[in-house]
Amino acid sequence: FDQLCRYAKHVTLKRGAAIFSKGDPGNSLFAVISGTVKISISSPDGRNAILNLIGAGEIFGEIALLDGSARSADAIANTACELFTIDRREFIPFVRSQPGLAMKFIELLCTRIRWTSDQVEQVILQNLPGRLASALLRLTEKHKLAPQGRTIAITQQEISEMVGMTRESINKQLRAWAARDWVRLEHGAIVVLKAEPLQALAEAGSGDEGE
Amino acid sequence: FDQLCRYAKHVTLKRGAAIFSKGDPGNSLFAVISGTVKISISSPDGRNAILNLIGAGEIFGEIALLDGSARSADAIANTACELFTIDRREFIPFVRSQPGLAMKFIELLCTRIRWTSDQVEQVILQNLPGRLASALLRLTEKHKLAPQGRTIAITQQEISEMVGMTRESINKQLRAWAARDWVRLEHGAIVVLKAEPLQALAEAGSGDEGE
DNA sequence: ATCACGGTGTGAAGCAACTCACACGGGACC
DNA sequence: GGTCCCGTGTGAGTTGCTTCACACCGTGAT
Repeated sequence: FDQLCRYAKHVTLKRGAAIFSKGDPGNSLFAVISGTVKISISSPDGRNAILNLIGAGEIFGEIALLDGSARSADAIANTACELFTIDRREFIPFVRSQPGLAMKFIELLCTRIRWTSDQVEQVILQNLPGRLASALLRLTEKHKLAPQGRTIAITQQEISEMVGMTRESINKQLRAWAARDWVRLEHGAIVVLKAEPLQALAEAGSGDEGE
Repeated sequence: FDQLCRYAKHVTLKRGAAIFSKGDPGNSLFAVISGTVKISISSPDGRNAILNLIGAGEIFGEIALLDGSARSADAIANTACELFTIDRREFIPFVRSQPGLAMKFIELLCTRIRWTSDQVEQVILQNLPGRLASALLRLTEKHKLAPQGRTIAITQQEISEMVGMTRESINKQLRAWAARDWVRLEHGAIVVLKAEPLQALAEAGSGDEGE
């Protein structure tokens, strides 16, 4: 699996740099060494939706590479990044030579589908508290840190674009939770202090805020 | 590809029959011979979200089968159905014996991701008219009938669950379009008469209804 | 040091979509 | 032919979230 790196090119990017855009031909695969990459889609009127955040050790850009179609979203360096790139020309023969690798990619794609389906489920079925709770939990799970005191490095603007609501609404909800010590808000980060009540909200169809 | 059918069992189902439920172990793959299957998720308070509708000639249930995890959604016979089933025990060795087949599944998974990502994009970025237009166009595209006079056999309740809005709202929007002869409404079906204005609405970030 | 900017915090007003309530029509089954 | 049920059609009132408008506070650049 690591042998892919032999064929890979090393790239460094500044925060905000575009890696690829929706509609581009998808001729390469990327792996994140450090930093995070934002996979998003923007609408003509300026709003945009974040589909995923890719952190160190993860791969992205595989869909267009594997099925040969155009990029279905934009990829932007969310922080300064180091990446590996591998080109389609070197990648395809490599996969053929390593039969087990195809299975690895199948698992990766399944993970992506589950992630994206979860997002659909939340956005359709849940209201603000439920969606936000789900999003926070999914993010802590991805980072897989210690069970208590999980810190998520993300701005409120970004979270709002992941759950599809405005920053203001997100902020008000987070403040309400902060008042109950379920979360702590820092500059550009959110710390989940108590996962249980959030879990309860995420599982209830529409989160009710009782008192 | 068709050789899979040798190992397959033939099943017939009545409308409304549950095929599998979220959380079940995913030990089998299904192919639809006739009828349609609804892939959906339901929330505790009775609302539910339709993730996909699988028609004749299509496959479903592949995600849990391929990655060995639990089913991530429910599958229900949306009409009376004939299905083929293949069990994991027979499927896995079969894939290993046919190296090209893995690539086919990779393409299938990529198609699913694109479909689901589109859904996220619409639900987050677009308002009712835009979402509904996108959903109708995606459905006509799937059915791939003649360019004019495309009939979609679907109830308004179902469409509302695909786009994540109430039946009432959907109905009102459809009526408005029917008044302009963009669509025709039948019992349990929608006919798209003019795709162009819908396309325009689907592409605009938030659909404006001018007059 | 101070300026600018990105991220956060907060209230008032508006509106799109929801909820609720009910009426109609067609198809299936008796 | 009647009756039940599902799908459709429609209006009045409510609400959750948005929009808009600002103020505050770090942090990095000049």
